[in-house]
Amino acid sequence: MAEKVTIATVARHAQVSRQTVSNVINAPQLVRPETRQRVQDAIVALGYRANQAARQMRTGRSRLIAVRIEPTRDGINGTVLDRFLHGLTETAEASGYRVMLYTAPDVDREIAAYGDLLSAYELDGFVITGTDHGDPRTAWLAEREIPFVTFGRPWDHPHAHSWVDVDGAAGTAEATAHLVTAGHHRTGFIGWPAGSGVGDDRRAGWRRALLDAGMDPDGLDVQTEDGIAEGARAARELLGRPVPPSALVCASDSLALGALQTLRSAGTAVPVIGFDDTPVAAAVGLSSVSQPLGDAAARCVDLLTDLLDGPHRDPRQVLLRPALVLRHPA
Amino acid sequence: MAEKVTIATVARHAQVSRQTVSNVINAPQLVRPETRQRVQDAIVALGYRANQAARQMRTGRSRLIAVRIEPTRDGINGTVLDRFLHGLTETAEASGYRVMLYTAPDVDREIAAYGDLLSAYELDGFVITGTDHGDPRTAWLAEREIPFVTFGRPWDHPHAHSWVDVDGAAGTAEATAHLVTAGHHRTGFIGWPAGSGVGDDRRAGWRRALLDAGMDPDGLDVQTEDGIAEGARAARELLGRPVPPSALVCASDSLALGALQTLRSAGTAVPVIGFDDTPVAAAVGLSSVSQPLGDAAARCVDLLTDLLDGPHRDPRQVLLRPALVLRHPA
DNA sequence: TCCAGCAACTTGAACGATCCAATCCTGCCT
DNA sequence: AGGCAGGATTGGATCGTTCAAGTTGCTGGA
Repeated sequence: MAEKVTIATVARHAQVSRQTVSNVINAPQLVRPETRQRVQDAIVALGYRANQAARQMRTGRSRLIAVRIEPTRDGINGTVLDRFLHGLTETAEASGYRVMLYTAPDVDREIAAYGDLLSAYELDGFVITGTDHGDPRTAWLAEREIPFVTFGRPWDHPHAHSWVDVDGAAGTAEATAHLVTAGHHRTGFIGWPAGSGVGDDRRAGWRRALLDAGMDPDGLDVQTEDGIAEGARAARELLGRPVPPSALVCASDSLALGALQTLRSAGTAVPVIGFDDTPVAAAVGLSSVSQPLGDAAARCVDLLTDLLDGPHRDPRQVLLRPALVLRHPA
Repeated sequence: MAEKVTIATVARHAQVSRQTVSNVINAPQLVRPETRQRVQDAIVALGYRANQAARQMRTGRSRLIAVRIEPTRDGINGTVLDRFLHGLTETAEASGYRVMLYTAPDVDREIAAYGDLLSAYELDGFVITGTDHGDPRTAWLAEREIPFVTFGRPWDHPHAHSWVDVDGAAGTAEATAHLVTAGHHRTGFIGWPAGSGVGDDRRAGWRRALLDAGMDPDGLDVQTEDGIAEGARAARELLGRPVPPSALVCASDSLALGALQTLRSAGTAVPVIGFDDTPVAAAVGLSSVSQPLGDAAARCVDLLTDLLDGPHRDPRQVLLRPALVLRHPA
């Protein structure tokens, strides 16, 4: 069993004091290059790694960021979190941070969890997913000046804090434009009920694309809750209208999948494009709008480390473009 | 901003010494009930929470367990990890532990990561997923006497360490028995090439179920790599045989999905049962064998905390039964 | 009466890093 | 040669907790 290697061990080995070793690590410019090299050699030779607990106790910083792992709701959209988490962990590691998970059944308990995490582990920051209008969590964190970045825009105050988001409107607009270019002058939309930032945004993209192409979006969309059954029902409704759409863009893969079922059983050749590019879409050959989750996660870490390392940086925002993934149904 | 509440603050408030507060937390039986109550009241009143970094520095234990988050390979099976992680985090929290994530592109780098994690954060233990024959990771950990639990059996040495697994053979056997009972005397199997513990196990379950029902499994199975296209190809091959199967059990949902495509385009009414009950299966109405991932995660934490808290407990093993989820294809 | 033995609690030291202030060099100017 | 500025290096204190070694007060047996 290897002996514990502390900063004192390194100091002895390199014939310098503890402080010099500490300086080599935290403020290398203070140390003469020759000495610095000797210390660094010792660090490598001994396999020294700073004890985070001790460092944290002195500095009050843990180099730990927290992310909530949600109970997989739908299942279909669950993989979104999965890919996001992986990207987050990878980028965080590169910046010398680690990702810690926590769960919370609801918003109140989540805020309670912040207290636990902060006082027990002195977490440096949070990455918050799935924000909505007037989110109490961001208010709580902002009030206490705890660094955080959200994945998802604060729709009511766009510049309130740092966030990363994917331009959903651009995604649905691209999907719509693709269908319009392919000759579908009546491209419909199945989306969520008005009121959710994300849902409204995705509908707006479809609308804008149609208007840009000189077409009238009226009567070509349906609002429904998310889900396969709901998507199927919405598609039936659209097809039953006096002037049915000849192509469909959906706010989610779940809705798109439901729509596909309806269309298949009706024997109608109406192309459908979903949103999120979930494995299900890939499996059944559904075209979909793919969110660059790895990038999004990386930018989240970037913004957060900016807040943590930089001296009082202003909040920054990043809006990423999704990509349209075209497939041919099997 | 609330002042930092340390053990000294509590001690002053409850008119006792630091050590007594520490005892109330870690060894309550040493403190007179009356005093204990007074201290506990003070803890609640002040909202005191032990600083893990300081505790860790003294005890050498961090109450942190690490789990690797893998790059989503297939995508289809990715959600398995997602649900597992959530269960892990939830159960760990209940036992006073936290989950930390790490990534590693390959086994060598993963082992290097252990060193980093252990020396920098003094992690208490690891949960390892996706073990295979003669896994170097478990050997590395065992050699250094670092507590760990695997999700997945060490096929070569069943009692080498603590593990939790799902009885894949029981799952495929149940699926097979279900089809046989429904009158399908020729139930085929699409599985992976021999050599992988998991794959062999799942095939063995199918075989056993057929033999138990007095049927001959010979000529009713195919071996192929995992994937939708591979599943489709395997199904074509089986259907082309002199005595084709009238029902199919598959080693994964990917294979099952491919088989379904073949069957659908061939217009044959052959029921298919997959494995893992992924969201894709749910979406397309594919029957599948569902792994109790929440349970599995909980048992992993249980076994790990046993190793950590208990005094030199022997390794334990847990084998969970999966459940057959029946669906009707849309 | 005296002290062993115990329960209940207190005090001092230590974990390993960083911060602070003091000291040591070195070269350079007078 | 002496002094001095400046940066490089050093020792001591500190973060919040737990461990180890006391101290106190009380009971009970010889």
